[in-house]
Amino acid sequence: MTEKVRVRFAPSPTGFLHIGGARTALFNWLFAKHNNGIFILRIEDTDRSRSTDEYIEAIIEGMKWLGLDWDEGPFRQTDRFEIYRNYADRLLKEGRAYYCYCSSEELEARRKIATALGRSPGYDGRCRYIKEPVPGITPAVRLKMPREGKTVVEDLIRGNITFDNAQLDDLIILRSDGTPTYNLTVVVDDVDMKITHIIRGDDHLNNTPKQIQLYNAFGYAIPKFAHLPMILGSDKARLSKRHGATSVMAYYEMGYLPEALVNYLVRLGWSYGDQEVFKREELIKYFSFENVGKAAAVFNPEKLLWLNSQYIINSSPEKLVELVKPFLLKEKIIDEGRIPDEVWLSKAVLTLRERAKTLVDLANSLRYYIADNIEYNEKARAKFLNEKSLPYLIELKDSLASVAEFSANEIEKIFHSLTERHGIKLGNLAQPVRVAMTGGAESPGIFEVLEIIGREKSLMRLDMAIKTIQSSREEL
RNA sequence: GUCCCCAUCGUCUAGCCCGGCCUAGGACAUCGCCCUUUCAAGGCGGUAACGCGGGUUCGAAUCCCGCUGGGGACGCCA
Repeated sequence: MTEKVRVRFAPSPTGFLHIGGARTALFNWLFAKHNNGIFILRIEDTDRSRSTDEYIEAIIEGMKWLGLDWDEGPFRQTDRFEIYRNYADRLLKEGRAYYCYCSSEELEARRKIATALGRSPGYDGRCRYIKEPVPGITPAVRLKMPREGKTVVEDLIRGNITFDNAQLDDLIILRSDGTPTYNLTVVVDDVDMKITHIIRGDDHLNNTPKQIQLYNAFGYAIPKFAHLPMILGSDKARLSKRHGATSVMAYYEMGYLPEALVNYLVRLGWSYGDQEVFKREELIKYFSFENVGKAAAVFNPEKLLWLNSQYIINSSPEKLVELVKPFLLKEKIIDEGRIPDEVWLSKAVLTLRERAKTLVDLANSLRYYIADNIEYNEKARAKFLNEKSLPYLIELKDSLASVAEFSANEIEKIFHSLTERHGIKLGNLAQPVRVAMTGGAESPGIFEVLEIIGREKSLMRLDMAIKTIQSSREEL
């Protein structure tokens, strides 16, 4: 029997959950689900000066929004300092680690000189041989790295990667203030939490041989590694703020569906034949490292937008109503106490569904259905609300006022009889009416629009359009 | 500087491991056409890629070497 798969996502709370982190979390989650394993959330907050509780909350919020639920945690490394110290002590006692009396300033200066001389900026290991304490200095603790031989990282995505031990410098595992550093905590926790597969960004590949040496120093079995390719911006540089939104929750704000983001992210570096759109169950079923690519991928917001529109089109109007509500409030299209009738809203949403790429789009398009008054787009007004259309609008208004049933079907009949009577194209009537109803020249089918707006409001808007044309005449 | 990784359309990718089925497939974007009351959606079609140079082989996008290009790491950050 193989052991149960246990993976973790281990962000440091020094910022919001960003696109790269989200994809790492997603691949961990997918791998866990695929193997019926355990997904652990661990907060790596050992750098107390940069970690905040707000960021922890933000990361959790992002994970929840994406639907990446974890089975254990969230654990915080700051709660576990005692454990790390014990492990470090053990290494010290066994002679596998030593005290380092070099100050940060000294080290910094030496690094600078080494770089300037074109030498490796790594630590030279000088304190390794000091046996007596240096008075007045509280030391840090360093791990003794092997000076010879090679370390091989067996990576599920990249295969075997060999590093020369000579280039691994003695890394600090305990700072002079006694707090543990990343390389120690990561190994201790992964051992302690029985992590079987470490799935993380490519940028950690170079840390891996050091961590393997730490596993060796402790005498623990080495887990499997899978290093994911990075996500880059359009200029092929590491994705950062200047490439636009990188925070996951910013995509919520912009009206993206979490399913769309997940779908987009998973296809960045992973593929399953020619399939582009996946249900969550399909992702779990098909996910495998065999289909994960090795090359870094450029984040392409346009494809994400397309996916989002696909997810919107395939959502039920009822679900869309729920999703769009917060945006109606945020965009000030409705007030807190005045939520429109849900059935009516669903009908309105249905007409807009294939036209909206985001929930923000949807909310804004809903505006002309919901608002009491509309504003004309100047170009559209000038083009369609004029002397030419005036008589038709007046005639239409009368017909609509008296039609028995104010339905798209009946309205269509009225339009057709009017256009036939005058020998005009449908567009000659539909476009002016569209402007009268929505303020602009684009909308869903005009008959549906009228039906949804309703008789009373439609007549009022028609009236307003007529008056607008007449008053502009008077100005001349 | 040293070390590590990577390399197919503008972008995400299939194909590469196990060479011939590849006149290199799909998707986004883009362009054109159709549908049409507008805008979308949808349908159809087009433009567009194996970084370069050497090998190996009857045959290379696929295997090997070099180069170039890109990314990453070298912290008392994670």
